[in-house]
Amino acid sequence: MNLTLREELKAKKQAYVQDEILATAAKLFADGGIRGVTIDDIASSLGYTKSVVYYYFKNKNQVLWEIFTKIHDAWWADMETLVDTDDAPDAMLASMIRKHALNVLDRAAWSAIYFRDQGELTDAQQKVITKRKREYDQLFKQVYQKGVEQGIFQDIPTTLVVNSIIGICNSTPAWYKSGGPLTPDRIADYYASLVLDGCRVPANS
Amino acid sequence: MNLTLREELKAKKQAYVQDEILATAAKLFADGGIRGVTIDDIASSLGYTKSVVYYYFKNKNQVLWEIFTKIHDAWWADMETLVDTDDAPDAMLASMIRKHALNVLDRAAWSAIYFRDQGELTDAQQKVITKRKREYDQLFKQVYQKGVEQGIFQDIPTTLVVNSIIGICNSTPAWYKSGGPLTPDRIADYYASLVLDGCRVPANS
DNA sequence: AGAAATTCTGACCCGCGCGTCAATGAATTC
DNA sequence: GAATTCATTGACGCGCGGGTCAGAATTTCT
Repeated sequence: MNLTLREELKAKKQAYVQDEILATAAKLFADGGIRGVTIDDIASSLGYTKSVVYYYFKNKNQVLWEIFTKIHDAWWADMETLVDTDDAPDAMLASMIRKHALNVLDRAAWSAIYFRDQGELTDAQQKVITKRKREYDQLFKQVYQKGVEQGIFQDIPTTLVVNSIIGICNSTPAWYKSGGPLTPDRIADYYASLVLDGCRVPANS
Repeated sequence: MNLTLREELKAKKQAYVQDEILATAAKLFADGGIRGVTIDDIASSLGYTKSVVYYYFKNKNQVLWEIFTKIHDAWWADMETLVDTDDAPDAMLASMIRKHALNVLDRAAWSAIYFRDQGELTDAQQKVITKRKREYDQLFKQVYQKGVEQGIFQDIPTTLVVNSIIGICNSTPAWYKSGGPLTPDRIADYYASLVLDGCRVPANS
């Protein structure tokens, strides 16, 4: 009778273990490379057996794929809520940059994978991710374009601007060490101001 | 009698084939990942047999290592000659950014490997590369610091500035398609002006 | 031409990592 | 407490890629 209830509980448990596996997989993948990390590594790093991982995931590719979709979905949701405010383009772009930078640092391992290891996915999967990344970039581009039309941003190819933003933010995990004087917040602030100073139409002097 | 002459010729021939192998290896590595590309792939991509590659290189790691050292040496030489001029810090930084951006685009495959696949090297090799990268960054930092002292650059942590520069430039190959309206030169110019606008102390208004 | 060095070949070994499977142990349900 | 579902185990098959090796083909020197 509590059929559905039971399945619900089961699903919750499984989701928990899956998340656990994904988290350590991401950490290992990030600094061992996808192919450099075996399912055994992931499992034993959690005190499990390889088979356990295969009980919760179809194969290695699915583990990777979930990492991609989860991180993207989270970022996308964040960015969409930001775009929905009615701030001025410069303020909005600044908070988008800040948000993206913070997100990247917040889950550095996942980010590294997301931007570095797309090539390890299936061709079909790659297409999906490429499309989603384009949509994500599009959010930035629209805001920038709006700013150009309002005369507060220089008329630079949006591709260039947006890729610079993404490029700067994504490079952070490569050098950032927590514990230093540079907090994620300061870094994010700096990125935002760097880009905005470089884009804004100079006040007539 | 022409013993030394003969060895010289041999060396020259071998160097030629080695370069050939390195070039295609770099191309394949760049978009297949180091582990995703077999020695067979490299060889047959040149009409060779696997054994030929092993005749010219000790093992896969050596191929990779040569890619790292060659690209670094070239970049380092370029940057050192730039630093040796006595331009003002802002002009010098601008040309350094331009040069780096152009270098990255000029050998996109090599660059991608250099910045993405350091983890595939030996621990000892990684240390060497890390050190060399730091020295390279140091060239930028010194110029920036000089600019700060002369009051033409804002007093921002140099790490932040330099990593932004490197981050932007290195992200270019990820999206750049040759043949579009955006030439490498325009891109390099944009990067230079973006960073400089973001760093320069605003003229007193 | 014959010897010696150089380049190339193809078959082979070996370890490792993915993924499978039958079976066991642990919970839950009735 | 028997039955069913859920979770876990460990052994195994298998392909693939790195690297070796003995020797063949080719070039170079005398």
